[in-house]
Amino acid sequence: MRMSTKAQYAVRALVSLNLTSDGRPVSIKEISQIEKISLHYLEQLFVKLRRGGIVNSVRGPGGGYVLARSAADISMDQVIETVEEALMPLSCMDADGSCNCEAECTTQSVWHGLGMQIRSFLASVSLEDLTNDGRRQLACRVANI
Amino acid sequence: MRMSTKAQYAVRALVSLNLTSDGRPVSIKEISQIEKISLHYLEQLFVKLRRGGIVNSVRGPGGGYVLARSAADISMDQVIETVEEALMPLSCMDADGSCNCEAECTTQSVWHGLGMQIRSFLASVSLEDLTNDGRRQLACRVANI
DNA sequence: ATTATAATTGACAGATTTAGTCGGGTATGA
DNA sequence: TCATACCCGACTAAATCTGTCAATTATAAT
Repeated sequence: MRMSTKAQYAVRALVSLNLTSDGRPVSIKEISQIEKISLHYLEQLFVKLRRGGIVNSVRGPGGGYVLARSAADISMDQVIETVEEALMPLSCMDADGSCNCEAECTTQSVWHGLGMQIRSFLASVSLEDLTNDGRRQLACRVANI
Repeated sequence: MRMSTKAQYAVRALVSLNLTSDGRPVSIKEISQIEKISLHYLEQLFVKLRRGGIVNSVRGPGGGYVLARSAADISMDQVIETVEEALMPLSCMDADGSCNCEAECTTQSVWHGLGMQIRSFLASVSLEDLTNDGRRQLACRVANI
């Protein structure tokens, strides 16, 4: 059971975007420098995020990305489902992908239940929550050093 | 976010073991045939399960594996943590594994929170619960066909 | 003791995923 | 028109996962 670094990167990038932006577009070059994530890799992530309706792009000089809607309306499950294919895929172990209901279905109820749990938890965390965490942490770091 | 098939296999195998056993040891050969999981792969899983105190092994003819304790006292989080290393590992992206608290910590609270959710959900499901599901399903299948 | 059974161990191969690169585009605003 | 910034697709090296194979060791029944 693990969360892909892709999803972790996407979340970090969005927090960074929200922290940096004051309404103006933020270039992924900036985010790349702040978060120390490869520029090209970020581009790939933001293509998905844009197609998923999480961010909007602004082209041309001074362009970049902006959140497509309020940070409070962006939940983590949306973000993760956008950059990954599925939040909680199950391997049914059949060549054709269908479920043969012999043995594995016995335990599928657990995995489905778990998937629901994960989904609902991630749905309860908004980008705004994380950004506030980030702001608080930033303030602490500044105060300490 | 995905559950490894290793974990899924382990859970299925234990349900199968509990369904088949009437107190006597069950060989993984049997389980392998029932669940159609490679014998040798099962061996690997059961080594971990034995070391983790989930099952006990009985050597020699008529030997096999038995549950180390009551099915009601075996929860899914214990099983999964036994066959995998960690239930919810976080990549801190540092070579030495330490957390440098620059950028990624901003979002770590989410992952930790998620990990707790997953853990507590899996802790609430016992092997006995799943075995009962299995029994019910078996009865239905027999009735239908 | 012999033999059959079963667990133990380690090496290994194939498939899949991941993280990241590269080289070209194309649209936009100053 | 020109620099900026996004867009696209192919490609790869490394890591991880899944599953197999072979050989060995331990146990109990006969």
